[in-house]
Amino acid sequence: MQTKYNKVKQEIKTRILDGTYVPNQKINSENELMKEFGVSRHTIRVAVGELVNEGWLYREQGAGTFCADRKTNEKKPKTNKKNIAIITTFISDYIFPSIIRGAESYLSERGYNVSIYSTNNNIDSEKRVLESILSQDVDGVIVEPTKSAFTNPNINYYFNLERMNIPYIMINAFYEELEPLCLVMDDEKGGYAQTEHLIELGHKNIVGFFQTDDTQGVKRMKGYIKAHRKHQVPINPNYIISFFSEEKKTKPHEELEKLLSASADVPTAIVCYNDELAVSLLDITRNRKLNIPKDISIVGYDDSFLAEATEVKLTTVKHPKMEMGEEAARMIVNLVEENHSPSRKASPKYENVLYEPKLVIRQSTRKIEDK
Amino acid sequence: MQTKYNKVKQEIKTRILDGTYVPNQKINSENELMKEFGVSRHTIRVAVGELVNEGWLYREQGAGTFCADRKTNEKKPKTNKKNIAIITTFISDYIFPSIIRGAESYLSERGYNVSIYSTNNNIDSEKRVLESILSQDVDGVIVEPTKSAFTNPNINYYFNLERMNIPYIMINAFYEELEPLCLVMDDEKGGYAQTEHLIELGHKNIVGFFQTDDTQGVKRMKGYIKAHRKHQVPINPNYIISFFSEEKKTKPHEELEKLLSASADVPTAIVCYNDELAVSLLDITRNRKLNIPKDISIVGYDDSFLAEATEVKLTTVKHPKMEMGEEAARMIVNLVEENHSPSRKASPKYENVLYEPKLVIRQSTRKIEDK
DNA sequence: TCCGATTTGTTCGTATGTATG
DNA sequence: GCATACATACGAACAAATCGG
Repeated sequence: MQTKYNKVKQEIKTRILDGTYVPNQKINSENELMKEFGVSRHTIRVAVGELVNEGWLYREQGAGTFCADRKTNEKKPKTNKKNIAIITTFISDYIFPSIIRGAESYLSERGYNVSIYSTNNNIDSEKRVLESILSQDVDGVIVEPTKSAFTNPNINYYFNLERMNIPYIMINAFYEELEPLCLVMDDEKGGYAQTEHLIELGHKNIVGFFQTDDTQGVKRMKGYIKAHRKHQVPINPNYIISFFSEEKKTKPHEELEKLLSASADVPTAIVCYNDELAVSLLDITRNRKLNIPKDISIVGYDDSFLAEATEVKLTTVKHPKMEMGEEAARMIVNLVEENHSPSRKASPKYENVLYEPKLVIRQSTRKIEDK
Repeated sequence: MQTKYNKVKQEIKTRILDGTYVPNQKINSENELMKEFGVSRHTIRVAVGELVNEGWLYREQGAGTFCADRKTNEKKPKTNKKNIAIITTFISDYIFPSIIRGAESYLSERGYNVSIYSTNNNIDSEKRVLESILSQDVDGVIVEPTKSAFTNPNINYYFNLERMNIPYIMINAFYEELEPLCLVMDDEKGGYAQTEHLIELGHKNIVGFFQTDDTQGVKRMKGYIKAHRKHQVPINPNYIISFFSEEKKTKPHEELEKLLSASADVPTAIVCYNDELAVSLLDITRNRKLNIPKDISIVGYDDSFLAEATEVKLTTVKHPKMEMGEEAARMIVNLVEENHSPSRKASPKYENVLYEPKLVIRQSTRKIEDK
């Protein structure tokens, strides 16, 4: 206890304990302490450094050294390793792995830990996942909302995240009620682009298949309708097929079969909710010996590797999978770090990111044959 | 991470984690480290100081600095939540998401936390990931080995896992040197099945494409050769094409183009390392107006959704993706819980799981046409 | 038991970089 | 743009503890 730095340390600690320095108050600068104790700056730094390590103080470059608030610090975990949770709907979907990949590479490079949870687009699972996250020490959450088109009964869990000061951002879709920070595509414009492309190629009988338990599908459908209105193409109500994720392997196929068997008004083009659906509908057209794009044009969505896997390279809408994952990671890291620096300055407003859909034209669409 | 002291710190930490410094061993003196890193003593002291603070090292004046023994230090019954880390090669591959999904659903139901890491089949990334895992409190690890066909320079990290009593199991492949618990397919038998099927259909000129930086590929190639021997079909050495993961998008395609352009001995069948490759090679046969399976038969591996995405439904080998993930999860949970229960009964020997490959015959293979 | 070499601990001085207000 | 405050880095000196001979 005879060393100079130890004396300085003791004195500063005393000031914290006797209330001279109250929580979050700026203490004397290193320069002032130097003069006050008549020691070198290095000595001050050693003393302050130990106090910082022990959790009594915190430093901010350019601003000063501050007295820590030890009350809230009580549950302090030992490692400073941060955890980010990613909540997905389907891990094995083709677009989510890419999103995760983008996020994981950014996060792990910065020493973050990535935990994943999947809800299977099921509300109960989402609840379980959110409870689990709330009871651990997660520092930030990236979430793709489950059944985003519906009112979410788990909304309180998200409010709880806010109350616990855990930042979260939503990707692909978001719950309207929450108005959260989010990164989404302009799905309406995407659906519009899909449809307009077909209309411009002369198609008038365009079936649209949309998964409407997620907002993505609802918005794409809106875009589909809008494109028809804009170009004054009448919409046949039978041509709008909506389905839920549970039905995605059956309903669209049955409906398409029906439409293709119809005696009149047979569709000449198909707008699909995504590439996965487009590719699986191709089986039906193949069975019927229909040539794509000669007999029927088809447009996918997401520009996944499925779009190029088949003999018919799909015209589709580009989804910024990896970029979205990385951008989400970047954003959550900023939020977490700003959150962790105890200076509560006016937080810079982060902005939602809206990705512009871009139509990728390949060989699955073509000008309609004149009769 | 750009600062000098941080580099020094990182390097020292690496030496602790990779076993260069074992617990209680004296590490290099400050003087030696100065020379070694070409930095001042101050810098060394800052780096070592932080590691001491984090519990990796301890110093003794006059004696030296020593590697701390962390496993005895493991007296933290803080959270009852357990963490499982899954290390993958490529998150966005088509089989890994399914494996993760299987594991995630089992683990999260049992209150486990799932963290994922991806190495991109790159040794340096694997090292980074393992260091990160060793620095946290992970309770169990499921790992798909990186570059499993080669001697792994990160092997010491796995020994360190053992020393720290963290169970790990390997899936899809394993490092021979470690003899770990593992869940793998019988890839040799799989390659054998692919090839034998073609031979039985009368094919004699069978090209094989194998990714040989992972054991899976090496073993499948073995099976390919074995099938030829068994049926006394001579092997044309030019017909065995091996490639590394970095080349997977180019080399096989170039080689196939060459073979198909040859004047004589044109192959009549193709054995592929996996469905992804098979599907992408289909582009080449399509461009050459070759009919599958009339002109060429092709066999994939994994029975992924790609196998059914194209116009040619692939004959392929079934990979128990989800089951493997779930089984791995079940196994690691057992190991972790047995580990944590204080009763140290003779641990029941867990057994490796060897999945039998099953050929799924679809439309991409057919009996060779007689001339 | 003491010595001297080694190793960590403390302290000072100085310089430059970078973030903040 | 500028002053202030902390961050990183180099060099030097002496103190205190350890250890082998």
